[in-house]
Amino acid sequence: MIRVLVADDHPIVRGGIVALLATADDVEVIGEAPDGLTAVELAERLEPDLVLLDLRMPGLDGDEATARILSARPSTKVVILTTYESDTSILTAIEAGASGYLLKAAPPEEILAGIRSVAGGEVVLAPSIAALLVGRSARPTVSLSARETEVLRLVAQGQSNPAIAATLFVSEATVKTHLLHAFEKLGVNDRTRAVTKAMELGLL
Amino acid sequence: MIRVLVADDHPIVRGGIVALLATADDVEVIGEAPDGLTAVELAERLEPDLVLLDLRMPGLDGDEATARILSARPSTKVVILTTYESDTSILTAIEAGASGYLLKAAPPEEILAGIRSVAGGEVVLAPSIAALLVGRSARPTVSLSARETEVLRLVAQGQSNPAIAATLFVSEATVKTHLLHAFEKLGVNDRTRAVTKAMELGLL
DNA sequence: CCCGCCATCAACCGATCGGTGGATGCTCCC
DNA sequence: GGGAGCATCCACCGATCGGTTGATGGCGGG
Repeated sequence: MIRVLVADDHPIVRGGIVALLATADDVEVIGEAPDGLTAVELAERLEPDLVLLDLRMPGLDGDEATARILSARPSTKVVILTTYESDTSILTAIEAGASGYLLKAAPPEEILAGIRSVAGGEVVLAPSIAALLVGRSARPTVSLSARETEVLRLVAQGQSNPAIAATLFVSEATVKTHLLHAFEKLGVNDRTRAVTKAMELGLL
Repeated sequence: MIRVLVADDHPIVRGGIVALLATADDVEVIGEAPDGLTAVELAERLEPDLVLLDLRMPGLDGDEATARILSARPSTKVVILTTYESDTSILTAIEAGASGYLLKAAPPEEILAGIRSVAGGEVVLAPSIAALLVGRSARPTVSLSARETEVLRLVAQGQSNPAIAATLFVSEATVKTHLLHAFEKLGVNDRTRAVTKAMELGLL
């Protein structure tokens, strides 16, 4: 019997998950949490075999909740159940130690199969998420310095280089240098594309 | 007895909705649709009193499905059940004639009450959506022409005015004119802010 | 100590951008 | 017919941008 804790902030979705799990003889729902904090508390108190976690919840996101649950109970498995999210969130959840990543859009049998595999010790990725990670790992990780990010944020607000220099109490040459460094890191040639690229990468 | 058709592309969410409606004595689920097209077909065939529609579905969105359902069956009520979406989508659904707008995050009793009110002839808005519409109506509506949008899209990709002119087979002066018109409509002074503002407004 | 990263700064130059003040022509609607 | 919106186009000019080629100093880690 796999003892499962379900955490999702939408009552309808929780109800749907619970109804699905109720159809499985080898799965027992031992608790429901409407947010990340409650999920962590219930995981510590009820000691589930597996926590089914939404990635985006109020107060404490799924990736942070994952880290806390695994810190408190290393033997509990965490499965992220997600609407297709950007790869930044998924990467963070991986780093936090989740063992499964399933899409809410998946057929019910696939979700149940995923839960059973994870409870049996495997790591399970929905195919589209696996593809996302494969594509992602072929790309070098991009990160901007704090100052580069700050300058780009002001660029996104429509400020000119002289205005940004005044805002940050530095010279225009400094602003330009930060921008050029950001362009290099992002592989772009102009401020506008730098902003849109940084947004795509979740850096802004 | 309120005869309801449920349309949502996520099996889990559909299951949750169906489970919730099963708890109500006066509501009967007469069908389920995984996408907008099927929802339209089933609405015509099964003749529900009320269709519960997700706003974002593959193939045919909720607003388009709403328009088609109401065109085929004007007496059927449409309730949009949505994760908090940008106001553009909600406005489109209003224009299509939906009678209710409820959030998936709402407590189950609130969703059932909303369904009963709509079935009784009322228009029902979740409070946060009502607030959104009130705030929205105080703002002038911004819209860009097709050409303005197209030019902005290319700007967002990092193209210069001369490059955009070559891409669109027009002169650079034409590109600049479109950009200046877009700046006026968006209330901005530079291309970068025009792009980020258009994205915020859901125009890009 | 050396290296890498970060923050800061300069001057010069060509390309691009934004603004200005026009213009024509087409379509749709009152 | 007239007005509004849209698409297209022009020349000129000052401001800004992006690139180049440097430079200094601080901090942390091997």
